[in-house]
Amino acid sequence: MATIKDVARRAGVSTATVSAVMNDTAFVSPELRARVVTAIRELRYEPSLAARNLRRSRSQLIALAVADLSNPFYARIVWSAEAAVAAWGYSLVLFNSDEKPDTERRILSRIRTLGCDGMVLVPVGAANQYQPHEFDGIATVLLGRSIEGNGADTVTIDNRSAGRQAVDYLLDLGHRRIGSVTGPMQLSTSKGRLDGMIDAMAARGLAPQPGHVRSGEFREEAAYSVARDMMGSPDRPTAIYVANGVMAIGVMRAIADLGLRCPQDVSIVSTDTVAGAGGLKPRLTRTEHPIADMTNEALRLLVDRIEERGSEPVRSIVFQPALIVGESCTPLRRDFG
Amino acid sequence: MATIKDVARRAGVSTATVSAVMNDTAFVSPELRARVVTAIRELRYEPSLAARNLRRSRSQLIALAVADLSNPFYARIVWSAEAAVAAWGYSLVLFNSDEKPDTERRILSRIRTLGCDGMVLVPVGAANQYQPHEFDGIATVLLGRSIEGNGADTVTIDNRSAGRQAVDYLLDLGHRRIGSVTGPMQLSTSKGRLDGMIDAMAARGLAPQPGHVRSGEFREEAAYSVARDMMGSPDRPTAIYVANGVMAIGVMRAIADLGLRCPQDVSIVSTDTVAGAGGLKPRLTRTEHPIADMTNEALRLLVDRIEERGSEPVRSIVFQPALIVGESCTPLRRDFG
DNA sequence: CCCTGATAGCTAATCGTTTCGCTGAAGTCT
DNA sequence: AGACTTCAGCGAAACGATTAGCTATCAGGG
Repeated sequence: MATIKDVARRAGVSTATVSAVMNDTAFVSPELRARVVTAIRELRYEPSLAARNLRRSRSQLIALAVADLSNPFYARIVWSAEAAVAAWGYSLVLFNSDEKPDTERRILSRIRTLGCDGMVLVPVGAANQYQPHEFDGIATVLLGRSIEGNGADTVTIDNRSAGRQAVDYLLDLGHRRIGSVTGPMQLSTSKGRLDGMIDAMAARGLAPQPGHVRSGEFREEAAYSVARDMMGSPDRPTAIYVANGVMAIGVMRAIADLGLRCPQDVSIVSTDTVAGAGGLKPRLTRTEHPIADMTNEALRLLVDRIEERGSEPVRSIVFQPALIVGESCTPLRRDFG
Repeated sequence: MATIKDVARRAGVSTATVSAVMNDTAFVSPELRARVVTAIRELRYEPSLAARNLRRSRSQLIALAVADLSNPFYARIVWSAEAAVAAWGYSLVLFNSDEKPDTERRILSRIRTLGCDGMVLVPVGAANQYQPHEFDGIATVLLGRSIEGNGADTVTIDNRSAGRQAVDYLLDLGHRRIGSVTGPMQLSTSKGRLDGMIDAMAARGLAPQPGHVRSGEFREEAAYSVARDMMGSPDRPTAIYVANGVMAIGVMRAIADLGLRCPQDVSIVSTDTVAGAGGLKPRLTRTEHPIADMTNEALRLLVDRIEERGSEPVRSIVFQPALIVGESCTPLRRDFG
């Protein structure tokens, strides 16, 4: 690879001038500029980011660490994030913590070593696993999940509202025995969605039966076994609120394997759904997150932090989910009620 | 951030010794080593990759440029690749060319500037768009699609076999009027799959009718409109081979919107399917690619190239697809034949 | 005609590592 | 005892860019 010295020698100028031309950082006479540009082209010169970054102490890298790359929800975040990062002139370094706090710890250290200018983190594990100043020294935006008391900007969705909307819909259809398959309780997302469900039922003087709320990992298999267990019993719920899209697939499979039909025998509402499932039957009724908007906003905040050295107050942005009606619910038939 | 000099000063040794301890690159007496290790811990020293890479001319970065991040197929590649890259001690820089040759060109230049040690590329566009030595100077593995005459290692699947297996299955069920919804013809993948279909039919003295082979972008919407058009005509095929998972979703939606049922009215076989769709009805009959194996193999080849400076001959590895039978096909009813 | 001010472009220091080559103390052999 | 090895650890030169500060040129005013 040609270096800036080769270009300088060929153009008969100093390296400083080449640098000035590259970065448009000082006036260079048209004649010299032309010679430099020619030399750059002839030598196919591309500046070394390693050297530039060493000098500028910038890396042009933004890290994204998601909780589970196998989940289409995060795959969509990655998709949006790549586009946004590129649009801001950075490149995206991708990490998958796989819901494991230990892996996440290694990733954070790696991000530091790489000298990433900033990171978007979907945190794994409970809030108390983080030091109070865990993210000092590197611009950070937390996405989707929040950590109390950590001075990082946060972009989340209103999970409580998602749970409330979903269960309100089921209640409006006449369902009363409503169950839920939800994620791990130490995650703010799972907790929020369940709280929303409880809110909605409480508003009508109801509460979920203890055995009708089951939690497990945010994975299809976990949801399958939990749902199969819950729906096998005689006083099974007539409707289920499922806390995430991948789990909804597992729940539907469990129901089918038990010989039950959706929506005739069981109504299902989920929060989030997997991409592509829209083409198959029955279409899920679900609350949807504005993933692209959330991700873009997270990156806007991050780039803002990176480029403004000023320490503005911590910002926290909450997006609202929307209920999308599909075909996975029916009104409760009163003759059974 | 503490630098190596700070550590050296604090431990009362030279920077060379600190470096030796960090990299285990020379013998250091236990006593000095202990002092250095303590100093590192106390100062929370993390070496600057920018400086290290400048010196070593390595970046520890592997780039992955995929053709379409919105496609779950590539999302799964990203998932596998992140894990493999991390396992080899590198970090993953992710790019999405969005099937646009211009974007791909910018990405390649960016990868050079970043000084990535290697890249895995899902190339976009026809072979003639690349210079003969386009990839010189950076270790490259082409994944999924190949480019003739470019000296890069390649990992692909046998697309022709995929098409052949899929259509053979339909022929075995008695179907004769078989259509296909396939991708852009300039891509080796689309062409290979269609060739396989033609092979299979030719082996029984058949050939697809001209109007029954339609191509479009590898996207759900394109497949939807193409399928809707094809299936609207009276001599519509009794079975369709769809060249990719996302398109299969579009085709199924088109069929449903036309009031047809799958599999009763139309049988569908696809190559690849979207993750999660396995939980919904009807389960697709499809050929599957060993994505994780392919990706791991691509990274093994790449790391091999990066770390062995030797210029071994170009390697090309072809994986075999497997037919997975779902519920989206039925035997042709003879009374209509 | 000299002095001043403006400024295009150069020289050299710098960023934080790695690594070559050197020093000097200790050990080994005759 | 003297000469020769060995080798732990050090000093300083890279790596390839940016950039502060300097030099030299030129125009214009007195």
